[in-house]
Amino acid sequence: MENPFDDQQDDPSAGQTEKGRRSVRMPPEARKTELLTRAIEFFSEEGFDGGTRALAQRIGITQPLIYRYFPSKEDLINEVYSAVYVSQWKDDWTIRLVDRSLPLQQRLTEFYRDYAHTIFNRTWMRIFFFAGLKGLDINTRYINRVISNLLVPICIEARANFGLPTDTPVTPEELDLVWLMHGAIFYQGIREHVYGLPGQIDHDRSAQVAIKMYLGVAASEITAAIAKT
Amino acid sequence: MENPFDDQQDDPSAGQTEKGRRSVRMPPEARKTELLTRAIEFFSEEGFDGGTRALAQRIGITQPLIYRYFPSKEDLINEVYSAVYVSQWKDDWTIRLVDRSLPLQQRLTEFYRDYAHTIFNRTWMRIFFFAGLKGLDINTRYINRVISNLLVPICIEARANFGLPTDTPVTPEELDLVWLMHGAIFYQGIREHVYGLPGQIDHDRSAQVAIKMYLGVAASEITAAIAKT
DNA sequence: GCCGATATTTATCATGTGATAAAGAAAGCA
DNA sequence: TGCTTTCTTTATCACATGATAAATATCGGC
Repeated sequence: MENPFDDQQDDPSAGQTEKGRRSVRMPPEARKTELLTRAIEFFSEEGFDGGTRALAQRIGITQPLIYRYFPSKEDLINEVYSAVYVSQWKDDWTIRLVDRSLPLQQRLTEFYRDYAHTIFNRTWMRIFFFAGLKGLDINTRYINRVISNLLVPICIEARANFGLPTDTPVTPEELDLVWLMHGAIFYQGIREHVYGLPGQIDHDRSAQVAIKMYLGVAASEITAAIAKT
Repeated sequence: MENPFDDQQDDPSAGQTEKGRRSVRMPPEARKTELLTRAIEFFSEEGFDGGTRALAQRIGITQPLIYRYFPSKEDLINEVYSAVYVSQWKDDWTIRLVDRSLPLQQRLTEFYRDYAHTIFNRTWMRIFFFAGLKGLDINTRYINRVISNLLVPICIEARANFGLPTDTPVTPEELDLVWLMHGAIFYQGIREHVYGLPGQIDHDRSAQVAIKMYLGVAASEITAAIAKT
């Protein structure tokens, strides 16, 4: 250091919290959890090309400390994926979607209320698209799970709802139809959290309308789709 | 060089086309056009963090040559934006949307057919989301143009179509309703080109269904929206 | 209050990045 | 042919990146 009165000037080579203040010593588990939490937040803003130094500075630690808890940046990113994608999935969604003791419209409304509550936030949405653009298979796997655990069941429930036979396999047309509803709802999240449009959206209400739209055309569209096979 | 028999080994510091083969000399205009075209392609795959060396190698030139045609990487990227966003917009879209000599459903169908044809490709979609995630204002400006030149006009046409008064301003609820249709259609492009789902989608047919869904609920929803004000 | 264990930092490396300056090579023209 | 122009490459810089090794500071147990 050239300047001993260096209390405002920033040392450019240093990456610690603030003016070289040492960060508090923490038990490994807590530190790792904090690191992962902040990493999710960080990468969702900066993308996965965000630097480890910037991440460390944001947490208030030095960059090499990251490598005590994660062998490599890639490992850290993988744990981020897992925390966002895997651990937030609820098998309960599928179970309740196919519970015919309730009317379909109510099941869809309640499902999309909960689903939107889980994924309609800046962090989830952005991580999802950063990963999607990278073409990572974790993304593909997630979407396949959406299809098989949510969309296909909805197709079948729709058939049952309109008194149509449920023994033949779901057609691509039926799946595309559910994708339209699903996309309409999902796109509300994109508008708000990826585009960053300020306008406040009433997601619950929008989802309800999208469901109404779907159910409005479903009977005839599904009938036509089945007939075509 | 340590090895004079170096015809297979790659010089790690070199970034030219293939084993030092000099690229053909080109007139500046043609070279700049080629560079921009390949840059669009390149950045749409790699994101804007893609390196200039990788780009140069892909084109078959050396990295510094880029800087003869673009002052900086940022300038190059800005020209990419402009080529993708600005120059592909058609004012004709708005004009034909509000041409009441044709039925609304037909206008919407024809518009979305053309719109999808323009933006439903890997390059456009990916550049759009890369830019969107960066929070660039060019993206915000594009979306504002979508709202004011496409969605708001559609709202007004919908009112006229159902014999509702068109003198009061479009309500947020009406706009959200069009966003649902628009999102449902746009999401088909996301499915195909951002998620990279292989399944072939019949975009024209899907758009038609989405339009039908919208028009199916529009009358009652818009009436309710206007009444609430 | 000392001491071993370990959480955290400092210092550093190899590599990759955007960018610049100077050398080289192909074209046009006398 | 020789000369000038300019398109293209080689060489290089300053800086940022992911990662490692060694030094340092803090904690718990005695």
